[in-house]
Order: sequence, then C-alpha cells, then structure tokens
Amino acid sequence: MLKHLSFTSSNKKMISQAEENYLKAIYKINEREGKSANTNAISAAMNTTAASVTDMLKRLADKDFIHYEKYKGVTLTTEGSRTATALVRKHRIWEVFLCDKLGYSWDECHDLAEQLEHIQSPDLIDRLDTFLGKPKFDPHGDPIPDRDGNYAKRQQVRLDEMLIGDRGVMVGVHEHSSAFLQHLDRVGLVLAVQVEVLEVFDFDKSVKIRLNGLQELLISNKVSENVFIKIA
Amino acid sequence: MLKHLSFTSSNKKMISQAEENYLKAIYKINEREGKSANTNAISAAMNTTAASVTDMLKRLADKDFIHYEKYKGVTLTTEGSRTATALVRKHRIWEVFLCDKLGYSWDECHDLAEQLEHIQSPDLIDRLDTFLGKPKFDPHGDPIPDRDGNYAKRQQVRLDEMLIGDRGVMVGVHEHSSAFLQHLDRVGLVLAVQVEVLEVFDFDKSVKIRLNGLQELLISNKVSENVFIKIA
DNA sequence: ATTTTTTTTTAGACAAGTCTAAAAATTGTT
DNA sequence: AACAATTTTTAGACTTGTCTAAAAAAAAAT
Ligand SMILES: [Mn+2]
Ligand SMILES: [Mn+2]
Ligand SMILES: [Mn+2]
Ligand SMILES: [Mn+2]
Repeated sequence: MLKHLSFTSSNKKMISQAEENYLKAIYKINEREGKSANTNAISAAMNTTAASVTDMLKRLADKDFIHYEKYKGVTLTTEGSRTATALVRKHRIWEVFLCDKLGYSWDECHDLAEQLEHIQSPDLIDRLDTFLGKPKFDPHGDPIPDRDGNYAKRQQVRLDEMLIGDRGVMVGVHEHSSAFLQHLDRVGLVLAVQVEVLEVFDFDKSVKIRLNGLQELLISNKVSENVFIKIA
Repeated sequence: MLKHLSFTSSNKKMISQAEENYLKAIYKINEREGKSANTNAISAAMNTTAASVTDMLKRLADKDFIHYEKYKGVTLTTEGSRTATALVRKHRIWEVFLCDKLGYSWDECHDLAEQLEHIQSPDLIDRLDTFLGKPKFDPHGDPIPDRDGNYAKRQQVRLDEMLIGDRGVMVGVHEHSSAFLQHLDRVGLVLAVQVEVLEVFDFDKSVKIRLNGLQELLISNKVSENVFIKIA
C-alpha cells in the first residue's frame, strides 16, 4: 500500500493521511496551549499510544515537518505549519459545502470533513472556495485561512465573561462535540443570534440572557464558557 | 495505520481503498470481457505485479467479496458486485459535481473522482445526487447506477459501425484518456452533438461526418471506434 | 506426447503504522 | 539528595500492501 505516497516526478514531498492528521493535532495543541506539544497530549488527541506517537514524530522530523528533540515535545517547522494550516482550510471549506449545499447541520459536518480534508488536488479547494462565495467562517464560526494561511482573528469574549447589560452577537463555539451543538440548537443559541446578559448568578455562575430581544433563557456555566460572543 | 479499518460496533465489513480499487478493476474486467478476470489482467489494470494481485485475491476471497479458485480467475460475489457498483456510482456522481459545479472539463474530472469515490458515508452521495438533480449520466456519457445498483443500458453503436446517411447523437466514449477527450474537444465531437455520416473511406476506414447539420469533419478510425452514437 | 512459453502462485523481503511490555529519562515529593 | 511518580522512548511484534525472484501449473506449439 501507499505506493502513491512515494515521490512523484515533482520534488514535492508526499504526505500520508496519518501524517497530515498528526500535523493537525500538533498544530491545534500548539495553538491551544501556546507551547510545544508533548507526546501524551498528541496520543490523547490522536487516540493512539505514546509509543506510536514517538514513531511518528521521528518520521515527521525526518521529513522536516516538526522540530523534535527527545523528551522535549514538538513544534511545527514552517513547512509543517503551512501543511497544517492548509489542512484546516480544506476542512473548514468542506464543512461549509456540506452545510450550505447539502443540508448537513453543524453537528454532522465535522466527521465527513475529516475525510474530505485529505483529498489531494492543486486547485480543487480553491474552486470549491469560489463556488461557495469565498466564505470567511465555517459553520462553527471558525475562521477559514486563505491560500496563504492568513485569517482574520476576531475579537470575541466567552459568554461567561460578559457582564449584566452587555450585548453582542454569537460568533463561535469552543467545544465542538455533537452533543453540545445539538443542545445549542435546542435552546436557540446559534450563530448570529443576538445576546443580551440580563442576570448573572454567582451561586452556580449561570446567566440569564435574552435572545434576539425576545425570549429569555437561563444557561449553565458549562454552556456559557463554551460560547463566543462578539460584543456590540 | 488503518486502525479505522477494523470492525466498528456494527457488523458491516470494513473495506480499504486498495480493496475497493481491486473490486472496481475486477468489476470492469468482468463487464468488458464478459468472463472471469485473470491475475495478469488485474495487475495490468491496477499497475501492480501479479504477485501482489494474488495476495489481494486471497484477502478479498477471505472477506467473501470474490469467488476465487487458484489459477481459475475471479468473479465478484453478490456483495462484491454491490460494493463495486456503489463505487462506480460514487465515482460518476462526483464527476458530475466536479464538471457541473466546479467547472472541471471531462478530461480533468476523472483523477479527482478516483479519490472522492472512497469517501465513506451512509448518505453523502445520495445528498450530492439530489443536489445535482439526480443525473442519469456522467460527463463522459456513462450511466450512473441508482442506490440499488440499477442503471439504464442505452442502445448505442460505435461511430465506425454507422453507414452512409445514418444520423444520431453522440452519447458516450469508449476510450477515457485525457489526450483522447481533449482531441474530441478540439474537433468538436462532444456529447449531445448531432452526427450524420456523409462518406466512409474503405482505404483507412476514416469517415466524413457532419456535426449539428453544419461543419463537415473527417475523422480517423482510431477516433470513430471510440465514440458512441445513439441512432436517431 | 513432449517441449516450450505463458500465467500464476509461493517464498521472502520491505515500509508504514499500529500495538504491548519494558527500560530510560524527566519531574515531583519528601 | 534520594525516592517515587510520571512521561517518553525503545524493543519487539503484527497487519496491510507492496515488491523481486523462483517454483509450479496451465496453455500453446511442436
Ligand atoms: Mn470540524
Ligand atoms: Mn468547523
Ligand atoms: Mn472516471
Ligand atoms: Mn466518467
């Protein structure tokens, strides 16, 4: 297998789906933690053993995708970072396609995008991007990097950080699980909805909010700390 | 690798991309030759060695996708046939998407569809089918099987079998190479064009035809024997 | 009916990606 | 500083999918 992963006539490095997935995991850990990714964190993210991760880190270092020193954790090289960002771009554009064109909901599109992001093509994703109207954000509100890997960083706060009287618009989620997204659907806390904080209860950190100037809603801290709001 | 190919909680057999590709190759050989596919034919179609094919045939037989007896060639089981047809369905629907929605030409779409056909999803392809308006034929004129694997067999003749005065509409191609399809584009022999046979030259079996009642065109036998016409 | 040629299978090897169990290094705690 | 706990790496094994070289079987030719 993987015959197609050897070098082609061009000198562009071939990369397997497994390698791509590890790079993406490292990228996300680096972003989230703000520091180098250690072996256990990667194995947790990839659902593999630490031993498997060590094997893979050697391969990725050989191919110059990561900076790796034994026992020191890893960061991405420029090339590794470029590859990971391209993967995130593909993932999010496919998610837009699935939701906008095929009617999938925001809690369904992720798993399919995990497969589609590995399609190799010099320009498929750019054509798809054009077809979709060059969206800037995916169905979860996450920004879509452009071809150069740049994306707008939105200024946003977590709903649990808002004070009484604050107003804003929901622009994203931290947690991405199906269960959480379905719950948000059920209570009406979806992207682009207007949010105004009416009360904050110190006891359990729950908050009473008003949606679109209409219905009032009490939400738990577990929800509010996973919802991003752009303050008006 | 291939951790995701082990059994999931359901009892549905997991199948790798390599296995799918072999099944498709066997299916096409069975169809084209009208008999069991032998090892060399499969290795030629798959660009692998005969030894690799033998290895794979054992695996596919173990999984009950093919009927295999040493030295006797192989045919698909009901399950193998169902899988191969589903793959062809996915391939052709993706080709329609690439050409109709993303602007790829009929000589570009095949390679990308070779990747996209392996996306695993219970209903993605049906949603895509609906999104595209449930097309009956792909960009090469090949019929698209429905979910049950059935497709309309069109009654058609090769252009080189037509007689002087015969008229019809171009509905397909036998050869699918990029070079051939690009040539057809250049001379104007594309799907749905009207064709009338004006002269047949015995010497080299070339034919003079009229396209859409307008321009006349002389085409070689190498072209005419690869073009399918539905007689008016 | 032999002999020759072609096809197919076997034998043995390899890379990718995974695992478990054990060893080594690092970090935390008394 | 020494001991204990945690993290990471190594060692060895397994599966999938591929290869080359050699053996075996089938088909074709004499
Ligand atoms: Mn996602
Ligand atoms: Mn997303
Ligand atoms: Mn095709
Ligand atoms: Mn086609």
